[in-house]
Amino acid sequence: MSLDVAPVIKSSLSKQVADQLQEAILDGTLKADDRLPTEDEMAKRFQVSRPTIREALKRLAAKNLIRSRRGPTGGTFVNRLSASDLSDTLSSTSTLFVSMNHISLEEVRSTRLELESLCCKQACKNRTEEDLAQLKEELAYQRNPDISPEEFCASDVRFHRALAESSHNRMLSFVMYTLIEALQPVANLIAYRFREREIIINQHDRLLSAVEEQSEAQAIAILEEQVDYLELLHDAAQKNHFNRHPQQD
Amino acid sequence: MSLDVAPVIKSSLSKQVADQLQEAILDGTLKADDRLPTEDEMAKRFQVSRPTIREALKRLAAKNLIRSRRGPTGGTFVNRLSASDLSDTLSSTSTLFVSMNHISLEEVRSTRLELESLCCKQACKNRTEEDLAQLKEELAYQRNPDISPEEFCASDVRFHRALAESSHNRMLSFVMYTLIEALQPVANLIAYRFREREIIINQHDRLLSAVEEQSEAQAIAILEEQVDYLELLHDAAQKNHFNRHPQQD
DNA sequence: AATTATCTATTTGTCTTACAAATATAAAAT
DNA sequence: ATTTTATATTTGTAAGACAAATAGATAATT
Repeated sequence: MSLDVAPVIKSSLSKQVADQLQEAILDGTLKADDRLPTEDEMAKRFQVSRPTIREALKRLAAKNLIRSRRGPTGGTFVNRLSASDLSDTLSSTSTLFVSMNHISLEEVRSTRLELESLCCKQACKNRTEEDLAQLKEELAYQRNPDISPEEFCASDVRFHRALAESSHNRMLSFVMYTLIEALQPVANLIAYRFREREIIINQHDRLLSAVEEQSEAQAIAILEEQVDYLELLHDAAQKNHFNRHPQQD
Repeated sequence: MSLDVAPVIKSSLSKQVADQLQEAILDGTLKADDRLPTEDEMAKRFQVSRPTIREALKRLAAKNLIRSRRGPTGGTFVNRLSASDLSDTLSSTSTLFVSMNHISLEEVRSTRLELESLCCKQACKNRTEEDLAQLKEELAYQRNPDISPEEFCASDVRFHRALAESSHNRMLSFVMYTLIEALQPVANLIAYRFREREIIINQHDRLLSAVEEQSEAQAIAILEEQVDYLELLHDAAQKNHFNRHPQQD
C-alpha cells in the first residue's frame, strides 16, 4: 500500500518568517520606508527567538529589501529600491547564470545586439537633451588617454547604460542592464590599448550622432559593427587568457 | 584642523563574512557542491561567534547560493544554480522593480511584445520536436475546464516559458523570464472565465501552429493579438480591483 | 544469517541570556 | 544659551545549551 502521506512542510522557522515578511513587502502591506517592529517585538509576535528573527532579517537584507539602524529612532526599514540597487542584485545573478550554465558568449552577444538595437530604436524617438548631454559627458571622459583600463571599461558600461536609459522605457533598461552586466567578466579581460580605445570611442561618437539625428538604421548598423569588433577582442582576450592559464585536466 | 580620518569600515561582521564567502563562490575558489567547513569551524577561523556565521550563511541562502543539511554527512554546500532556481530570485526582483518604481503596464507590455517576438523568430528557426511536444502538452492541460484559475494562470506562464526555451538561446530565455514574472501580479488579478480561456487557448493553438510551420510573421501577428487582448483583460481586472479596494488617501 | 532496532556521534536549527555599540532625547552643568 | 552628561532604546555580537535530523556502528531479534 502506498499511502499518499502529507509532504510535511518543514522549512526552517527563519525561512518561514522571512517569507512572510517578504510577502508583506511585495503585496504592499509594508511600504517603502515603513518601519518594522523591533526584533524583540517580532520575536514575541512570531513566537520565535530573536536570533531566528535576525536570521530571517538577514535573508531580506541580502536581497536589499530592508536596512537597519541602531538607536532609539533606529530599527529596520523597508527599502525603496532604485533601478541601480536592483541591478546590483541582478548583476551577480546574471553573472552566476552565465558562468554556471556555460552560456556561450555568442548567445550573450547576439541577445545583446538584438536588445540594444531595440533600445536604440526607442532612444532615437525619445532621447532628450539630458540624455545626449550624459552620453557626451561619458564620451569626453573616455577620450582622456590617462584613465586606467578599468576606468575605461567602467565608462564603457556607463555609456551603454545611458544609451539604454535614453529609450525612456524603464523595463527595457532594466533587462538591458542584465545583459551589460553579463558581459562584464569578459570585458574585464580585454586589454584596451590605445588603438582599441580609439576604435571604440569612434564607434561611440558615431552612435551618439545617429541617436541625436534620430537615424535608427544608422545607429543599429554601428551597434552591429561594435558587437563584431568586440567579438574579435573577446576571442583574442580569451585565447590570451587561456595561454596564460592552461587547463590542467 | 580637519584631518582626513580613515573612513573606518564598519559594515556588520556577518556582512563581511557573507561577502568573503560569496567572493570565493563567484571566483571559483568554492565550486558547486563543495562543502563549506562546519559552522563551529568557520566561527573559529573567522574569529566570530556562531550566530554571526549563521547570519552570514542566511544571506547567501537567500540568494540560493548555498544549501544546508543536518547530520554527520550534512553541512553547508555550494549550490549548482539552474535557470529555474535563478528565476525564483529574479521573479521577486522584477516584481519589486515594477511595483516600487511604478513602471506602467504599458512599458512592461511593449517590452514583452518586442522580446517575445524575438523569441518567436528564433523559435521558428530552432524549435525541436521536444519543444513542440512540451507546448502541446501545456495546451492540452489548459483545455481542461476543471482546472482552477490559478492553475490556468500557471499553465499560461509555463506555455510562454516553453516558447522562450524553444528559441534555444538561454540568455534570451533568461531575460524573457524576467518579463513574464513581472506581469504575474496583474495576471493573477484576471478572472479567467470560460470565454476568456477559450480565446487565449485559441491564440496559443495558432501560435503553436505558426512555430511548428516556422512562419515567423504569422507567429508575431498572433503575439500582438494576444498582447492587445491581455491589455483589455488587465484594464478590466484593475478597474475591478480598484472598485473593490478603493484607495483611502 | 539477515534483518531490525538501538545507540552514538556529528552537524545544523533554535532558544536563552547577556553585553556591546550606536544614537536620539532629555536633563544637568557650565 | 550652549555644552556636556546621563539615559533609554534598538540593533549587533557573543556564549552556551539543547533540540532535531541523520549517517554509521553496534546490539538485539527473528
